[in-house]
Amino acid sequence: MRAFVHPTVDQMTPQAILHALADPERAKIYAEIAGLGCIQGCATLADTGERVIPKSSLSQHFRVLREAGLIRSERHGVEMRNYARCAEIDARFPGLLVAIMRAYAQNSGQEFAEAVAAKHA
Amino acid sequence: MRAFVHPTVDQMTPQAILHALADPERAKIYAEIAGLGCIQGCATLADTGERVIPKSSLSQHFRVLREAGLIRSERHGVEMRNYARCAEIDARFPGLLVAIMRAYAQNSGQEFAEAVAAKHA
DNA sequence: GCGTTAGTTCGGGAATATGGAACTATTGAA
DNA sequence: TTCAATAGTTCCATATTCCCGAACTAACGC
Repeated sequence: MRAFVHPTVDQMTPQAILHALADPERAKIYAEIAGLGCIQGCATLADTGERVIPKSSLSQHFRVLREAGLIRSERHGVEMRNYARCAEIDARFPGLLVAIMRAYAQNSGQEFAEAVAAKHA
Repeated sequence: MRAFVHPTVDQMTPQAILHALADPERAKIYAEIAGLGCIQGCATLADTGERVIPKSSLSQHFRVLREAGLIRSERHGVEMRNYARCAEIDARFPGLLVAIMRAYAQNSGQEFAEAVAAKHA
């Protein structure tokens, strides 16, 4: 278990941020963290949804978010605390996070993604 | 060669848009299209950069952008015209594209998107 | 028809993502 | 201090996606 990697503000790239948030699962996780300011643990999230996300996948999702600079993870005893780095990101890329979160909030049904998927099948 | 798939405005998803623009190559292509309003052909782009992107890859990039709703492709005779659907996307997800393009512009001296960001402002 | 131009699709290897099983780190209790 | 429980990480095999050369297709002009 090596130490966590947290990029500095100027190491953040739009590329990594977009990639991290392009996954709705991760966007959801990030939204929850950003909403709460701090969220504890993977297991907490794992069972809140309808689908149970395996904890290894959760761990990966957290890593991607972390390495994109979206969250900061701290180990407190046996558990984990994740904080959204909104302010830092907003300082670097003003308006980006708000716009993305707004977009997700606005989007409800993803019928088209399914249609395309079916077409390519 | 089946007909192109173009999502309607309400079929667009943040997910697809973010995924499409998470690739800097595609972001660059989109920026150029958005900047010019219309760009002709894949080959045009292929040799403008330092690295020559193979046309099959270009074709895929265009498809991803198209199916995310970012561009509209029309075949005019033997060649192709691609238009940015900025207005439509901005109507659906206000501020999203500007924020993303700004972020890319801000990042590591990538001047390319600056003009575009300015244009959308 | 034939050749040329512009782009798409096919196919297979590379890269990335998913998730179960095993492992690690920390705490609390016996 | 040893053991069990909890919380996450890492390993690894499978699955999916991406990349790009080669083959194919569509639209011209001759």
